[in-house]
Amino acid sequence: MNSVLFAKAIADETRQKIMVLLCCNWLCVTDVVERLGDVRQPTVSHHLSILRDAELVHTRREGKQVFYSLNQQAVATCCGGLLVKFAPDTVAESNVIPLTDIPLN
Amino acid sequence: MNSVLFAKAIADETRQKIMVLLCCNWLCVTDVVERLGDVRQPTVSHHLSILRDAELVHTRREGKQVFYSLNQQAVATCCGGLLVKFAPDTVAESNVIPLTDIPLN
DNA sequence: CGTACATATCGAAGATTGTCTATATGTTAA
DNA sequence: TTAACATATAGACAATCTTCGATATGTACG
Repeated sequence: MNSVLFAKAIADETRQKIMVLLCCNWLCVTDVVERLGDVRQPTVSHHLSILRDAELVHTRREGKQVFYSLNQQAVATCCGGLLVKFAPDTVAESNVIPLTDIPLN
Repeated sequence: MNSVLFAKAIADETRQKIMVLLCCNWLCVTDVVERLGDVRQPTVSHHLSILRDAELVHTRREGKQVFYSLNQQAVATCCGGLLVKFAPDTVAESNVIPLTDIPLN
């Protein structure tokens, strides 16, 4: 996933609040609307569609409701991409203990 | 640094191109303008000021010129913050080999 | 079927952002 | 001090984004 698209997807306060709500949690749209408290349902649907397009959420329909949860693996992959691109020195191999250097008895 | 501010700061194609140019490199504004090729100097200055406000670049004046370079440590810290906030399961302690488990001979 | 409920889409208003030209500010050297 | 150069700021414009109310679509149940 393109790092500009990822950044744009998470570059909004409301969207990040939604992401926190969906972290380790399956919530339907109405639940998210309730927990945010100050954002209307179409707005939440809109943000969810942006997160869905960026593949940052999992989706599951259950009857009338659609449940969402955060795709932590995707977030981790994107953050890793940012690190490699913009902080290579902090992830250089020399900062890692090679497996071969660990005596396994 | 606030994760929304960080995301906004890097949520632009031109800005990310500038960040790549400044990664491991001190360049003055004119250099950046030249290497981008399709962006005017005031635009570059504008983007640099956004990166500076977000503390994502180091700055050094040398005579008439102002040199910039990417603050990799800040980027790494912000990415770490994103990981903790939005991908906690991928950075859980259980995914790390505790130092005490590594026999040091 | 028709009703009720959940979610998505549409269209518009207002805010924010990216880019430009023009110009101001800062720095060096003649 | 003045000229030349480097960078920053101001103001304008277009594009994009966030939000909303209204409404369409999808689903379950009498």
